[in-house]
Amino acid sequence: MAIDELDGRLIELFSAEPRIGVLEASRRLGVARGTVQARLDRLARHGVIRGFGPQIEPAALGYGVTAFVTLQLRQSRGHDPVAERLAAVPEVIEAHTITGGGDMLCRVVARSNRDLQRVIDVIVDVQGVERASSVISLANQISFRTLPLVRSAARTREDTRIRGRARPRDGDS
Amino acid sequence: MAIDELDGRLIELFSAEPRIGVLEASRRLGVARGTVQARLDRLARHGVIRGFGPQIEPAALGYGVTAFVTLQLRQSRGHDPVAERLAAVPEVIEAHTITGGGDMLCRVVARSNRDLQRVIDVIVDVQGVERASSVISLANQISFRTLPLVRSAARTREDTRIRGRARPRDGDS
DNA sequence: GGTGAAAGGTCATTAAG
DNA sequence: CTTAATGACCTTTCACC
Repeated sequence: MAIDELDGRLIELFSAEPRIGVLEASRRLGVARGTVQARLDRLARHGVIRGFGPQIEPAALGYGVTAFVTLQLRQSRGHDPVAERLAAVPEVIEAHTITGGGDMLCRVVARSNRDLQRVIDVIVDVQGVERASSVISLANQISFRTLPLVRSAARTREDTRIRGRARPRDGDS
Repeated sequence: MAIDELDGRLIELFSAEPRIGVLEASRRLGVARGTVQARLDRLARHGVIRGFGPQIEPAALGYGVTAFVTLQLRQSRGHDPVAERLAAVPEVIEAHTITGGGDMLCRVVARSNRDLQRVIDVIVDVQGVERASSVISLANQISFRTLPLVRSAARTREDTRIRGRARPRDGDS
């Protein structure tokens, strides 16, 4: 979905001050309240805004260790049943199937390095998992962010308006 | 920070229905209004709840391709200046320094596989980056989640209360 | 627990693509 | 003709006392 500069400012504003409310936001942005409401609805409807749920920090809960675990699976089974079993492990907070030598990449957290060993043992014990190799995150240099992306998407859109023509469209290669 | 079962239910409730409000939450949980407010304040103060900002979905913005890029850096320089330059690339939405063969692991998004090539080129051009190897996410089997962790943390805490003694504490190994 | 203030939902009207 | 923006009305909820 394409977003314009107003959408971008709206997202930035609500990111900076989530408790601001629609009315105050409309004042700050200099548009009608209904406009803000309509924009928010549209962004939510198109899935750009997934929700306003509380963002939980695992480290603050005691899970200070983050690791990325690459799994090799047994060929016999598909990815899905493995993912289903991994989903039963609370410490596995993200999982992707990937290209390359590995079959899956998981983000896991643990209370300590020793605890990480336990978590990895649990993962390796999952049916269909052949072996696991993990790297530990030493520092989170850039923590998950989407605002630069939003700005970029909004600016691109603005460019097309200013320049009067669309940028060359990327198609999947 | 340790959380109890009420904290857990509170977080789950606000995750499911963020716009619920303090008053309604107190009704649902069967506690006083002030209690909910105090709990929320405490969770926010301790950093467990980072905020209530909108959660943006890059894919909905047109960034449908996700990749994990492992970087080897030139030994001469530290990680920080590289991270700083990577931060200037909007498509780099996360970066960690890591153990193992690589020096850094980045999560990047792109509009297409062709666009990913462009992003990787930009990353490789960053001063201090020796080489980059990337794996593409084919499917997001488990998308970033923290609720199981919250439940686990709350349950553990509840266990200690029920069983009357603390679990053996994990110290970093 | 009551009260003032403000939020959100909805609508008709108007403007623009 | 479809989509979006605006201002107004009304009901509900919140935070403060």
